[in-house]
Amino acid sequence: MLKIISLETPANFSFKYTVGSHGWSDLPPFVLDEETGHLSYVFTDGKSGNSVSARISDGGGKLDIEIPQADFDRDKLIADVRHIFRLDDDLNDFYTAIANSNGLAWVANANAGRLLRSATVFEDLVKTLCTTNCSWALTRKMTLNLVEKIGLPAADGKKAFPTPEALGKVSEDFFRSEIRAGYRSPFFVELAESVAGSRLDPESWLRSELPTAELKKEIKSIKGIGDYAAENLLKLLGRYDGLALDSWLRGQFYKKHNREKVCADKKIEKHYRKFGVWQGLAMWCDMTEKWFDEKV
DNA sequence: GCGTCCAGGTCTACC
DNA sequence: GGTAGACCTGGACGC
Repeated sequence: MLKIISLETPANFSFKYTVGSHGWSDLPPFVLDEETGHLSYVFTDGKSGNSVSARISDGGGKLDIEIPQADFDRDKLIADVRHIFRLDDDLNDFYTAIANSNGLAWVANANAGRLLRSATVFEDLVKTLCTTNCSWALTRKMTLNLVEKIGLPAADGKKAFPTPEALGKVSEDFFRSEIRAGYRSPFFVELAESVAGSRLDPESWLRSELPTAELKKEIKSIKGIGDYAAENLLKLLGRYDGLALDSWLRGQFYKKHNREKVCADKKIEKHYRKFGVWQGLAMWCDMTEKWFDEKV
């Protein structure tokens, strides 16, 4: 039985700009239908622990969530959707911070700035680890392997992202040979075992009152997570003090603001410092402005 | 088809 | 604190 839940969105919410905000909609268990614009995702049900496949679409002032089954934890599903689409994020301060920057005027006009995230911080952490030191194609392959080979299937066969418990049972050899994680394999094993064994609780970072620098230090204590990965995850936690510089972002900055010449990171940091705690989001929007002409 | 080179971010050892 | 080399995969390239 098909069930549809409608969820009201904030006035300054854009489905298109949230789904296309970065590469996450390209990574399983997200599936973006390029023709219809529908975004699919496989949730973990709060009651049974089973996987629940859902399709989410833009309802104009609301999100329409289609679930192909009747029995599921409605409150958990809604909480997950609110988290994924950042419906409770207040971006008014961000729009104020960039109001006098001509190059970023489009952001508030388009209601952009919400960065899509996964249903759990653990999933975002693992995916971020999959983005380190490799091409996007390899990131996608590792994520696909994790979902297809360890994820729990929903009734329609689509699979959810594996839980920490499921990942914690996987050997380092399996990560190498089946997931193609290479040298990251022992990092995945250690991370999954820490979370499954309750020695590490990534979800608690959402509520953490630690200053960002302290929280970053804690995140960086995880093997395989360096400056870029920690700052990228912090952005998904709603903290934008860091730029999360990687080779792509640096390259885009050189093109747009430095006459295609390489420069030190300090120059990039100086360029965005005026945006204060919003500098990471300001830079990301600045570098991805053209995406929406080309991609969406 | 095979071998070589390179890009990508982090870790460790060393200065 | 800064730097060099290793880690591993996949793509590009030359033969």
